[in-house]
Amino acid sequence: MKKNYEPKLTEKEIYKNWEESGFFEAKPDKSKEPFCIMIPPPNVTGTLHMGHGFQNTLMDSLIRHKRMLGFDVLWQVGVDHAGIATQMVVERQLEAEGLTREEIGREEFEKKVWEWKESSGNKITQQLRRLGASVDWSREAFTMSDDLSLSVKEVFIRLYDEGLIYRGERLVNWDTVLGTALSDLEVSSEEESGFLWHIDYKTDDGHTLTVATTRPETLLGDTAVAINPQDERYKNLIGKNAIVPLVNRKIPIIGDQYVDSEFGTGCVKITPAHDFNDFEIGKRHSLPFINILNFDGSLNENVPEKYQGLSVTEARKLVLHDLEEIEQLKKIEPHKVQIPRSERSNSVLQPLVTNQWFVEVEKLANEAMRVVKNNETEFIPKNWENTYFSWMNEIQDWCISRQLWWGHRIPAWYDSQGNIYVGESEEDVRKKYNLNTEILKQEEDVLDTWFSSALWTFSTLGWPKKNNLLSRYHPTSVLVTGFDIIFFWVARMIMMTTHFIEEVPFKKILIHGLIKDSEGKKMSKSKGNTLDPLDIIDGVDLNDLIDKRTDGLMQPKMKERIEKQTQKEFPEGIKSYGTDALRLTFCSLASGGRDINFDIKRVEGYRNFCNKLWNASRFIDMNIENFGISSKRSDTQIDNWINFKLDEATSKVNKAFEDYRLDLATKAIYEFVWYEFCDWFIELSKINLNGDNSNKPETVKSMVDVLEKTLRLAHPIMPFITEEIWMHFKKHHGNDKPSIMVCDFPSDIDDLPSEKTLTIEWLKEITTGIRNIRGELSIKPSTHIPAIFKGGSNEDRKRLESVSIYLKELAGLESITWTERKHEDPPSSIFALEDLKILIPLEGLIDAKEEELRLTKKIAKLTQEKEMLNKKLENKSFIANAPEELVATQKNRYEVLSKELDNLSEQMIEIQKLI
RNA sequence: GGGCGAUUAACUCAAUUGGUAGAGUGCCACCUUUACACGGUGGAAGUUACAGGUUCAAGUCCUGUAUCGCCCA
Repeated sequence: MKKNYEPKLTEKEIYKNWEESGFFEAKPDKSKEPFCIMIPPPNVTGTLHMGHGFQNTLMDSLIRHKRMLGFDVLWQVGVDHAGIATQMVVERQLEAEGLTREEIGREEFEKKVWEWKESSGNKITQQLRRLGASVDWSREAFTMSDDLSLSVKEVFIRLYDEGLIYRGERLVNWDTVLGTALSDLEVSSEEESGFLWHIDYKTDDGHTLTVATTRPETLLGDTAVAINPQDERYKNLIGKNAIVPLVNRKIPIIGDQYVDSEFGTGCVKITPAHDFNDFEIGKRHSLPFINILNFDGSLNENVPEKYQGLSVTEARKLVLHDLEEIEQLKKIEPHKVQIPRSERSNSVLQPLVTNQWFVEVEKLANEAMRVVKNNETEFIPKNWENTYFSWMNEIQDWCISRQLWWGHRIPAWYDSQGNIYVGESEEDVRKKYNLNTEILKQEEDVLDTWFSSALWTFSTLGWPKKNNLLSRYHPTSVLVTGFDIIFFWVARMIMMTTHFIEEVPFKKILIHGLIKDSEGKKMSKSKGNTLDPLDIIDGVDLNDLIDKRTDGLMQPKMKERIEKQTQKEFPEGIKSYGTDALRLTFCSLASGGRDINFDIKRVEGYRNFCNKLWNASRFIDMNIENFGISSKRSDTQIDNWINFKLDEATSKVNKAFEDYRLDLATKAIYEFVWYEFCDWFIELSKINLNGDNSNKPETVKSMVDVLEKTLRLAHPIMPFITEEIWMHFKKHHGNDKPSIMVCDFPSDIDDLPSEKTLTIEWLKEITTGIRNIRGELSIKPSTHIPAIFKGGSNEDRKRLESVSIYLKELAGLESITWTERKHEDPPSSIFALEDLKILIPLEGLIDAKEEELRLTKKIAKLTQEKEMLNKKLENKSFIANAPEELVATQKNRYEVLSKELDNLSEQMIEIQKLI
């Protein structure tokens, strides 16, 4: 074995073996309990980011744990066709060839997308492999595949036939660059600097009203001015008319509660066709809707000729200029505005009234709320339910149509009169509606990508085909996802699944935090603070990292800042830490918090941990070579103790997995491996191997056995290193499974510690006590010292007898002697364990003054604790109210402390005599 | 403006139903001991944001304040 663990050499190979051996594949087996996780499908265009890394590490750990526990496991994998994102990628490619999608036509375009998907679409699925994700690749799903398309069609048609899908004219977020409606998810509103323009509107009876607006160009589409009916200033104007400047349209002045009298001037212009609030007001007051925009964002024929064809920005300039000219622009003040931008094109979105398809969600939402209320599906942590309910209570009908070419084309046909027919195909529609000679034209629009992902849990299992796996794996066990998509994805899955399958899609919803950078800032390309999980696994040098972070920036001026910031954060780039170190870090952060500040230093700590495990194994390996290995299992007190500790760790890990607290699981593994296995077990075994006893092969055997079990315990979280070591020791540990990942998880027999176990724990305590003295009194490690034991019980004597050879080595002792109570002690440094005293004679070693200082510190510390306990125990209310058990342990602790303090004080007097 | 969450060691995070505040990293001292310096042994470091309250007992429960973050309008 190499001196240091080098994950780079083996991880890919190990994964390949697992995959080729079919270990990831689900093998439906009714004799086992099912456990199923559906992967949140990443975009087919996507690349792996830290969020994916985190999420998939959690899922993989859960899956591997359950698989080893003997469950019938399915981790369903797949990707999402990502309508807009994918269409944009392929359009950009066409652009490079000097083509547009319109030029090559819809059919040809779709073909190109499929070609792209085959050649370079699934980058992210390759990256998932690097994480060690044990997903069932043989069942890999794609939202645009034939099977899933079948589900999509079926759902659409049934919802339409039930009257839950309708087509209507509504205000939607319109991306003028991409030429499509967007879902709310694809909108990101951010505060930007803008202005509040105060504009005078004349009333028809000669008064003037001043309205304040952040989008002056929309006045061309105004159909009312609104004020709050309680507003004394304007109350009497309700019912009169105002004149829209520049267009000279007469519009009513209306009263509406929506208007905030405090904001701006208290008068609001109403543009129902281009603002969501105004749209509602327009409906309430039956106002006309004047659409002033074309689909490309230019102004249309509904505005005066001089503005027609201008972009919104140009029109705004001209409108303001013209208002100034007629002296109706009264005031301009700087103002922070929420600008809704398209996450895809980054363009400012325009609310636009268009014909779109909608799902009527009220009924679906009610059922989706009911199942959560009834705990049929449960959020973890529980309080996410609040978020879910508050969103669900305000739910709006869902706009599902997109004006794109890449996606599920809506299965609806129009006749020449515009009547709608919905069915599987044109042929089917003709039959269904008895249309013979009618000329039918299919709807051009496609469905929102989220429509197909809402069916994810059952479409991937084969619905609506008959021979599906629903009865085996549905409802799935747990959904692992971020809180940012509770509404857009989780809620929609619950709605669709309860409606069509009549059961919940998943029993548990594990909501994890979002990964931020080490300063708590959201990772984003534009901030240049992203990290690529693969760069942490494989390492990256500084220049490559800077190039990656500054490539394709939208604001080139950020480049310099990002460069500096990156240089500061990673002066030497990022070292190669390996997948397991990254996974351990992710798991250690999975404590249920909302924000996770990712600090590379934590990865380094866990890389060191991997190296520690590696080297402990290497030590064992070397001893197999030196001494051989027995086939007999040994049963010494050390074996007894370490197996107890291992069982204890296993219980903790199992409990942590049950509670979805992978941070606690990681902690239990880390502590066992480092603080018990390496610090004590290996060190104790070393003593056996260094001496001249004959049982060395048994000691080696014992080490190999414990190691093998430990590897299985750690495997779900750190799969690669455990597999590599396990395989290395395969011919010695006797477990004949083909891979650690298909082994049984260690069992956790819950038992009380035996006397053998307690003896080793006692040994550890004495050792630490003596080392403590050595450390504080600066006794060189090479100096062997005598130790005198005094007082104590028969048990102490028995224990010492059985472990004295170990104690000698571990504490660097030259000799150990017992003295009687009455015996006069030499001047010594002392360590007390209840009424057992361990004396280290000062002679030639220790300065009495230093010992006095040490004792003073120790006594002060213990006295403080004793006083606190004393206060408690003297408090009658405490005795009366606290649980008996607690009172007992505190009393006991008090006794122990008293004895120790007595011993220490006695010693203090002796020492002071010497000064 | 409404809702949710956070504030614990220098930094990144833990702390089961209230019961002596713990890790990793960093820091200090000593140690190149034949698994590991990606290491060993020992050590220092906290008024749990602040102010009240409930309780025998509060990091934990309640009220208020401050700062930060997210979602919605």
